[in-house]
Amino acid sequence: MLELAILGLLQEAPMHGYELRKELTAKLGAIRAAISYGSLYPTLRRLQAAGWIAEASETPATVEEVPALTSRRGRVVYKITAEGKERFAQLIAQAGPETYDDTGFGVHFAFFARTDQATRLRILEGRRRKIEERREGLRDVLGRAAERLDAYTLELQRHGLDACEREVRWLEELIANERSGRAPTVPQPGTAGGRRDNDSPPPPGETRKERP
Amino acid sequence: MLELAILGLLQEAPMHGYELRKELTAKLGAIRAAISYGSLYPTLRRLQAAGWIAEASETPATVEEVPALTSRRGRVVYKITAEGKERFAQLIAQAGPETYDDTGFGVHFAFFARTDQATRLRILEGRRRKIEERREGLRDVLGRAAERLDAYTLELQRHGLDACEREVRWLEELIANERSGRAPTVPQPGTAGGRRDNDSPPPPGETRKERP
DNA sequence: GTGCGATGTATCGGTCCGATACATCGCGGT
DNA sequence: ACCGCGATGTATCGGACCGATACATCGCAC
Repeated sequence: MLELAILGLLQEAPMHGYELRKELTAKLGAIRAAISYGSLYPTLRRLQAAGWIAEASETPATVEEVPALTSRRGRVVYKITAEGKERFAQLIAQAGPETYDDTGFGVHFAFFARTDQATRLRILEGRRRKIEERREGLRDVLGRAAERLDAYTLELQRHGLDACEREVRWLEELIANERSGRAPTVPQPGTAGGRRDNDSPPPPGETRKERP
Repeated sequence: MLELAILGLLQEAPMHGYELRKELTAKLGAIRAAISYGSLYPTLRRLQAAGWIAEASETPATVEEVPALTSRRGRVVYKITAEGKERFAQLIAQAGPETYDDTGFGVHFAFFARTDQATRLRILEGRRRKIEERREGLRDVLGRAAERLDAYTLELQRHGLDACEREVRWLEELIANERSGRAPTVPQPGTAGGRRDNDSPPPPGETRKERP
């Protein structure tokens, strides 16, 4: 999962480890806390050894112009390679069982802008199936085994069940949007401007969504 | 976390590994998938080595009466020791940072029936604080960094933010209930018959449990 | 000039997962 | 009578990821 996330982020811009972690936290903040350096640095090494990423010399031109002002020494900036882009495309398209657990789905979803629609649909439906199964498991426990469990445990199950139902509804909406060829939500109608690098998802149609 | 969960479950009844996994799945199904045997068996070993649990001979009396009917051979049944109960009490009462992450909180909460009220309150408030921080982080990203992110990533953040707000509200309710000395929620006012069954936790009532 | 928080790279031990292997039991089908 | 097959049951191994820790520099305020 980390491999996929790093490859995806480096596709947007070259970065060093610390920066990568911050971007990762911003992009995946909704699904996981903060990636540990104890995972990040070894993974970067592994990706470099495999040839998916490479060190990029910082300040590519005009090397001697600003060293007195900001003499960056320690930082190691990585950029993705052509092989890395292939690897990313392969990882993002193939969906195994780990694609549908909480973290895996979150990472895939976070890079949906770089995923083709058929794959998006497949992943959303796979996730929905998985959550529906979890939901049924919780309903079973709440129905059949309720008297074996104490009030706190039951409350935990209820809260979990509620979250499942909510997520299924969310996924249904997203699936419907995908099928109709529209982009997700995009609730800011006036954000335009000369902003570069928009990387727009396939059909950048406007679909606003009211949120309570 | 696994250690705490195993100790807690064995306090209700002696069990073997397979059974432990099923009970664990039923009790913690709301917060995590299913515990892996690759974690379970080594942990059982570790707990046994530490003296927190011990093997319990199956079919304690009348050994020769039914061996032809069900000759259970392979199963290794564990029971908690007195030291194990102490260990559980210590683990359940002390709250470190890991107590407030998703899994840690879930496990602690699942054993709230065996936790004193002051600790319950402390854990609920700690969890609330942590979720509030995550919520603020998401709001920051959605507010300040929104134009840097694509529509899918934003949608992910919104869904996460929604889940945070919901959990904070849930925690508020639980905290209010704790302070008023009542058992947790039981939110169905119109649910078929007067099944109170409140297992009332604050007075350390018997958690009776029937095993086939 | 000095302390201090942010930036930055790196390692180590430990927990947990996923895949895999292997053996037995009870059951239905033929 | 035999066979397969799904549930039950114990166990290991490699790998992913985390949390703690160490260490060094930068820019800024006091």
